[in-house]
Amino acid sequence: MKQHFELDKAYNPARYEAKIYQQWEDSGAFKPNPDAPKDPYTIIMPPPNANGDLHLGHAMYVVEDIMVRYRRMQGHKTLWLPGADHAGIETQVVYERLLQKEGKSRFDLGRDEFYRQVDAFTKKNMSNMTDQVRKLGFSVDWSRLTYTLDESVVETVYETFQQLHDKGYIYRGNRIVNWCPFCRSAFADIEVKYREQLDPLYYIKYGPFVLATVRPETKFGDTAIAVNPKDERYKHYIGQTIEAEDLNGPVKLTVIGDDFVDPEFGTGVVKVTPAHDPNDWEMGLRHHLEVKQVIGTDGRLTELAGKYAGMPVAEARQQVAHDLEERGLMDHIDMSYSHSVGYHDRCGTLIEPLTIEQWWLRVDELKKPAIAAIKNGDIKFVPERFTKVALDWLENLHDWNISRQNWWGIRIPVYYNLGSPKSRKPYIVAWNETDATKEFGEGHYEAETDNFDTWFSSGQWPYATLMATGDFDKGFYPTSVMETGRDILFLWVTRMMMFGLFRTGEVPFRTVYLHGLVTDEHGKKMSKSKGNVINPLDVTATYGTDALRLALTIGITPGNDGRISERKIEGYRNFCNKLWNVARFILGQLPEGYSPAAPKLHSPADRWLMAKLDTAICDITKALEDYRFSEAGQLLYSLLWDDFADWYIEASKVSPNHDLLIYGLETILKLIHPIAPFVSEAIWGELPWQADQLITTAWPNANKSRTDGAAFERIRQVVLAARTIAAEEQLSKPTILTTSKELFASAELIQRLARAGEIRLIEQGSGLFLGQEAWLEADESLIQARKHRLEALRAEKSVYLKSLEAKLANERYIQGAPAAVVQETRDRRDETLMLLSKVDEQLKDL
RNA sequence: GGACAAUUAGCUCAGUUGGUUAGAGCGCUUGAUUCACAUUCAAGAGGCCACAGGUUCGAGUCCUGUAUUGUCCACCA
Repeated sequence: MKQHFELDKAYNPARYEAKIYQQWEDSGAFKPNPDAPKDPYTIIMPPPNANGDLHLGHAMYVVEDIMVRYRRMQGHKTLWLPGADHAGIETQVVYERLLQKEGKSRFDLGRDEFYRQVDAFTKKNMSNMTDQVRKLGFSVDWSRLTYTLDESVVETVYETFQQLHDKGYIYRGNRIVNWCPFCRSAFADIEVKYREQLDPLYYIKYGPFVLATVRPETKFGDTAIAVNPKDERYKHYIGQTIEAEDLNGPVKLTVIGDDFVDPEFGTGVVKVTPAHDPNDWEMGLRHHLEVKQVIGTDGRLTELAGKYAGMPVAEARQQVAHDLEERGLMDHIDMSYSHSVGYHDRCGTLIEPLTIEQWWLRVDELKKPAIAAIKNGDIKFVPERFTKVALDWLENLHDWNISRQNWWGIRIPVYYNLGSPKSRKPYIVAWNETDATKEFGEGHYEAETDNFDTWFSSGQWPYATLMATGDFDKGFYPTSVMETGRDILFLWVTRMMMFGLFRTGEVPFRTVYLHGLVTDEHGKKMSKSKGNVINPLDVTATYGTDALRLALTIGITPGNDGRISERKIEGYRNFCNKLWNVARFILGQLPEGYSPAAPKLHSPADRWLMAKLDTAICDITKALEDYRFSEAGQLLYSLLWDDFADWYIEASKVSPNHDLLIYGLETILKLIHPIAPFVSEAIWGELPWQADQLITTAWPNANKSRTDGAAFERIRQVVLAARTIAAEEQLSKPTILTTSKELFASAELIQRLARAGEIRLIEQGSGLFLGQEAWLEADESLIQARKHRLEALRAEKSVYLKSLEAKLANERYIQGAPAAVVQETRDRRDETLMLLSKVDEQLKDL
């Protein structure tokens, strides 16, 4: 009597996923197990922004889940810590877009109300986000969920700022910065994205000169004219003050000589506007030029622009150009000038360079330990090539503007002196008003309104989180791996290195694994406007989470963009279903009350399977250790589908070995669990003798292959050859002949696998040769029909034989190549010779 | 301007330190099928591994150069 199992005909992810996730979470499996025998293993999940839905970029964190689940099964004290990011400017922009739809802006709400609303918005989104992370099956420890605005995190960030300030790494500076008129905030260079575009290049008359500019509207901020000191045409002007007619009346400008000026560009003369051009700013510093700000923080011209005051930049440019033309001050306009222009990467607004007082972080000392850690291998990159990229970036890093004028963020903990009777300090770093009052006295201070750059706080994430959860001192820091998108290597990863080393004296993580962009199947970036977006939550609902996870693992390599399509996901849905049905079949074979024992190996197929499993355990373990997740997935795919399902299970129908079937199934479930946790746990849950969850089951031991699968390999070759001929010649149940007692001993097996009619033991081979010592019984006409195949085979093998013989005749090959390789070549030559003789024998009779 | 990738079957991609006659999935062609699975099974076709040199007994793999595509950095008054 067979045991009765009730498994659906097809795997139904929706029926299991939520239930299983809940079961994992409730059981405490996600928490680091204090009794686990091996070292702590930590990954801090890059905190998703709490301002919208997860996308496929987040789903790529499946790589982290694979590492974490694998280490957990291996017996490490494993912690994967989840977080949520308030994502300063990005969230602010997202929320402003929502306001825009109601025809409002943040200025309508005011700073406090805006902050309150965005705070509520992120809190709401946070639960949305955490639900979605659960749907992806990520085994994070929710009890340690940390938000970037949690009090303890903010305190850590303040403490860091204080320490940096004490070290003299923090300073105020009035410099040219990248200003976004929409966000009304300054940004770091790295937050500016350049786009190539066509703009009119105006050749304007300036006293005795004609000079080229794309920005005539900034001319009211000009404080010099520059030429190249080697330029014969103009060098005699250097040092002179020229007078020029201009739109707001005559102006006087000094001519300076500076190597920056390219004599080949335009006319070789440049107007210098230190307030609104980074290069002009530098020239201004070199020549001590006056800085005249003619564009305000609202993106409109200031009073210094005279009658153009109040005009938005774009409008002013047209008006000025028009007026110059009218006044005869325009020489000509080049309409074919192409140059790159900076836009704010979050909101897409054109960046206006302007000067404004900001908080700066001195990086020359800060970056040194990070550079050293990369160079001496304390931090490794996967893929390796990013080592140099990160190093180059750090080595060329300039001081970092860490203040933002946005409304949503962590306020910089500074209070300014407003005429304090008791303190002469211009400002102090203090965490609250109490301290400010103590220093300056009641009412004599003012709080800084600038916020930190989001990356200043998130750059402290590894230790800020672990300090918040109390794990910092318990061996979970330094963390093991930082896995994140390649696109935030500079924004985030390098900053974490600098801060981590500064605050803790240790690297924040030992390995950086970077994934690329997930694109559509044609390599195009997914975007709503293109309509090619794959929403991870939609596809997990349709095909199951495991299918998506497999699709994001297999065929995607670290650091490179990965393409994904519904078709690909569908393929892995089929794979999950295959696994399901394998289990369904095996369980259906088991007798009532079955409980597994250590498998004994009876048949050639048994030994073959055991060898395959042993090899697979070794290879998959090695692949996971080496971060080759795609390869691990592929190995599993073919282990399950090709080896286990198509060969072993089919073979087992002739001589079932329940213990080995179960051993094989359980081994595969364990191996695949990190990548496809749901279906594997669902099946595991159907095994009545398994009381514990798969998620916390021990990883299989990797033994060197203990058995020899050669006997079954010979059977496979005969079967494959027979199938091919039968399929091509449309034979039904052909007869197979063999001179080998060993093969004949597996007659039933061969018959079944090859769909053969009869297997006969014979003295002398005849018919169509199948390899080994087997033939397919064939009459004259069948052999004749195969003649061209045989001839093609002979031709192919003859060429091959020649190449082998040439190799073996080469003295240098015999001496240079390893003995094993040479021996292999000899064996192959012998096999080929043998085969050729059989083929010749058959052809001779035709 | 600099750097880094990629270029392998119709499509999408693997290919770990150089070592079988280069693999997979999808697609295509042909056939099968009440007995776990049509989300299936079997078979087949399809590749000068971008190009040109070089190193080596041996190159998809290493080196040099070229081309194309992509990404990043710098920067263009």
